[in-house]
Amino acid sequence: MAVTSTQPRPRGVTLEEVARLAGVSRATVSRVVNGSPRVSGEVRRSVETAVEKLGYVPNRAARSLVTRRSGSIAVVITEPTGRLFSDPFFPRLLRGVSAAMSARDIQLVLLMPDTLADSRRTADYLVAGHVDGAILVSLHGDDPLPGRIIAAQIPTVVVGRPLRDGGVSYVDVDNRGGARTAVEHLIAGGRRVIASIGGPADMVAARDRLAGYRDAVTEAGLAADPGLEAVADFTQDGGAGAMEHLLAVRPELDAVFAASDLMAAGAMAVLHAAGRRVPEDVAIVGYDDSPVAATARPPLTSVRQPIEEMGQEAARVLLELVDDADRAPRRVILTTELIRRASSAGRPTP
Amino acid sequence: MAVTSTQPRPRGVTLEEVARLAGVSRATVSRVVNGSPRVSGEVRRSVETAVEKLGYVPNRAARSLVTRRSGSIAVVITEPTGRLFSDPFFPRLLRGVSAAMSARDIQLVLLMPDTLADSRRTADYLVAGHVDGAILVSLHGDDPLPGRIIAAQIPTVVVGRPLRDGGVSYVDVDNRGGARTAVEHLIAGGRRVIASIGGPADMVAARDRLAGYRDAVTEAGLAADPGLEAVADFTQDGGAGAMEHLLAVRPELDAVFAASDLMAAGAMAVLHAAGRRVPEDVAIVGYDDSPVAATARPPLTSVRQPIEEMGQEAARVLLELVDDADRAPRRVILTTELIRRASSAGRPTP
DNA sequence: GAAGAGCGTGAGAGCGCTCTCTTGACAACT
DNA sequence: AGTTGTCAAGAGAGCGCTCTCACGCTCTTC
Repeated sequence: MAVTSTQPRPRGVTLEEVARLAGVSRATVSRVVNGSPRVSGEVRRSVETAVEKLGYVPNRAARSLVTRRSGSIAVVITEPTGRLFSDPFFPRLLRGVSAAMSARDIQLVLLMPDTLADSRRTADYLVAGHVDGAILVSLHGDDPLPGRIIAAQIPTVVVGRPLRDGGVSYVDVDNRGGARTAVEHLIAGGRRVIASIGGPADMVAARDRLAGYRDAVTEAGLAADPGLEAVADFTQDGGAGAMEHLLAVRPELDAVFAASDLMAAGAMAVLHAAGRRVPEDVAIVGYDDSPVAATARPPLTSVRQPIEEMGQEAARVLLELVDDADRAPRRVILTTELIRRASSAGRPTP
Repeated sequence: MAVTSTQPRPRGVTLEEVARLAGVSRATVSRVVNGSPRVSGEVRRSVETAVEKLGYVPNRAARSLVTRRSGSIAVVITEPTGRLFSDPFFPRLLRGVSAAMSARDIQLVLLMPDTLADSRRTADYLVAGHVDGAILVSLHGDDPLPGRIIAAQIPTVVVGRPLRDGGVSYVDVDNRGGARTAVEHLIAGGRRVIASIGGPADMVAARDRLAGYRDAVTEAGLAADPGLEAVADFTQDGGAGAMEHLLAVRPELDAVFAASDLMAAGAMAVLHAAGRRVPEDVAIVGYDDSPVAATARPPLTSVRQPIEEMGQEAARVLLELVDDADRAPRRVILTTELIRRASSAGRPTP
């Protein structure tokens, strides 16, 4: 809480000094700096010259104090471990957010609550209004944070569809459609017994991907079979375990749709060990198009998500909300792309 | 530049109100909030009660205005693309930084300059003193940013050893030692013709790893051979190209030290295509211990870096600098760990 | 017992900015 | 000529906080 202050800080150039040099009042300099139209061209130029000459930069704290705006938004990443360290989702997302905000000269405050105490602090920080808005990256559906922040009237955008749509704006990718396309691709390749390795049921993305899998299976007139639906935790080991289980209960399977590349990689290792060839005997498709997909042997067909775009879109929507708090919640769904590689090559029809 | 303000912002509880409720002056409340020892126990308690009751949270802008401290530090990531998206380096690093700072209630402002204009803006932002300090993640040695910021007296810590040690504090991993250990491990496994696939020469980490490779080779009394030293760009394709080249010029090689896992993966694919078995014919070691290493077939021996720790250390050093600007630059080198997997299994001595 | 030291508390200035209100100049009406 | 409107520019208050200084009290010390 305490801000330890020991060293004196250099003081910058103030409006006052610029005003003196330009021979105008503080208010006029402020108008010029903030782009008000109510300044004559002549005065504007002389102020601009003075600003340039003195290297004036507005003091954000002073400005914030009166405008009640911080000029910053928070990105809150509440991922215990998992995906945070497995694929470059977060850097890409942050890059997207950053790109969308730099044009508006708004800063990105990154919050990565780790412990429970952190989590409380994060919520307090946001609710205290230290930022103008927040982007919550909430991959688990049951996150209580959004509720608290929305209740505190802080403009908020969630990345990833929330479990319950509590009137909050969100940006998500079309997980269901992406999964469906992937499975349709397997079907088009002549596969008929297609298993799914899904993610944890508390994650909305996992549910949506499973739903997409079912869509495609049902629509193709194949038998929906719970025995073909395994669940794991998005990790490689989890994928391997799920694959072993699937081979035991449905040895006749000829394709696997895995809801993450890592799980696909684990599954491929098990298939390999079991003497099943990929893609000849079993085709496989992953999800995320992470570096692992390109590196795998054979290279893994995977569903690519427009991650940077998601970040940009989230930032855009948030800035709209910040500018106009009464705006209705927005829902943005971005489409995915299937990246075809060798792991899902179709087999010659027998 | 302009901060568009349209909506009125809610105003929070102020010191004044707390003071009134507690029956003391503003100054006393300030002292309590900031943990000054010069307050009697009785008054302190009554102020704390009032703070609690009103849910008072200090206004950071007002505080900053007078203390000339922002209560935030910047993390600047200037990576055009490459590593940003290939392994989870940045999320881990950020997590480390975040963990070290949350205890001090200091915010992390993330800057990811993309375009050249961004880059200028970033420098301006830092130089303007909007943050109390900066952590620069500078993987390329020739980054001009540190110089400008140091010159502006902004406390700075660089992650990754800078090309020229201009008296700046930095935190790095022992790349040279890590590489050396990896190559020693290959030698201990009976390998005698060991190639290196290095990274771009403008990256200090790449140079250091190459130096470590040479250390081990020389010390073992093996012939130093420039023909065994290929250079690539840390990517998979680059690694593949380098491997093809190496096989062409030194077909007798029996081991490869790659300065990244991605390059190792590319190299492994080429070895496989060329009919060389890993590890029987050619042993291989990567670097980074990224997800790709565990996923590879065979799993890749790799050098693991303490990335979170690096972030924490960088934050710690920076906070020291912020608290005491006269402190001498610090250099922190963290050690690496060799993670042994199947790709480098030793061969039975003939 | 007077002088000084020590300590808890309050008064008040002021950090740098924005923004409302006012002024004054000039043009355009009646 | 008098009124009104328009618009550039200035004056001044005040955002919420910290911090210096002054004050008054109690406790030592010779």
